[in-house]
Amino acid sequence: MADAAAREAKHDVFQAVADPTRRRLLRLLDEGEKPVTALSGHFAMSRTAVSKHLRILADAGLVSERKVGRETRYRMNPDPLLELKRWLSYFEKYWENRMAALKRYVEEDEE
Amino acid sequence: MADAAAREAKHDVFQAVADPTRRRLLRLLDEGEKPVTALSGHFAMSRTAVSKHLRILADAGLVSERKVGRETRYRMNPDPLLELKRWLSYFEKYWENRMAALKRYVEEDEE
DNA sequence: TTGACGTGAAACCAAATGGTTTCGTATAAT
DNA sequence: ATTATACGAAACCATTTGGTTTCACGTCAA
Repeated sequence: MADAAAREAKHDVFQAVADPTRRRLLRLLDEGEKPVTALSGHFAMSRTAVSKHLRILADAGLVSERKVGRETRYRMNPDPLLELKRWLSYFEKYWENRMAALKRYVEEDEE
Repeated sequence: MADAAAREAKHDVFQAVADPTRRRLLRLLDEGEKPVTALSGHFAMSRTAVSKHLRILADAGLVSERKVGRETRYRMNPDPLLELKRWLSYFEKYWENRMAALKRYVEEDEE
């Protein structure tokens, strides 16, 4: 709890996820734990740059690090995305209405 | 279609929504169409600053403007949030699994 | 033990971001 | 006709961001 707050202190999820590189990183890590080099291979930028993106993701609590020998393995943690999900849910009604409208339209059409 | 692409050309939704001021603006506009001054009253910053945030939201397609007399009324458009929603849905499985796990736990408990 | 590998920290840089103040202009009110 | 209101554009500024290169350090391999 206080832990989660501490983890997310520096960067918030919205900002972390705003960058396309970081979104791709999350996708890659979704496949499983990976060391930095394995990740940076997918990008045009330097390994160091990727490393910095990973730090931002870590600050937002979206990834965790684990040292294994000389490599640092990064693992995804989806939890903070729930905040985003919750924020989005506020606007859910719009699509519900649209769905309802669409449904009505289809049903009228069936007559 | 080409319209939507043009609207969203300058700023993407992820970036637009990354700023807390802009998120609050969307909430306020969710209540209904509002002119700039009515909006900027809720913030510590200048009207001009709010105006610039509104432009960014407009560039992302999240708000539209309508001139009425000497005022410009802004209206929210939730459509681009669907992109965010879609991106998030990719990670839905994590929570589904969690829900499933919770469900199993509760069911076991019922025995 | 001597290298090669995997990495983060540091110093640096250009561009973007989020804010300000000042100004011009169109509309509304007196 | 004059004044007040609502606003965007422009110029400006400090800070943040996203990237680079260089360096030092621990770990694995020969």
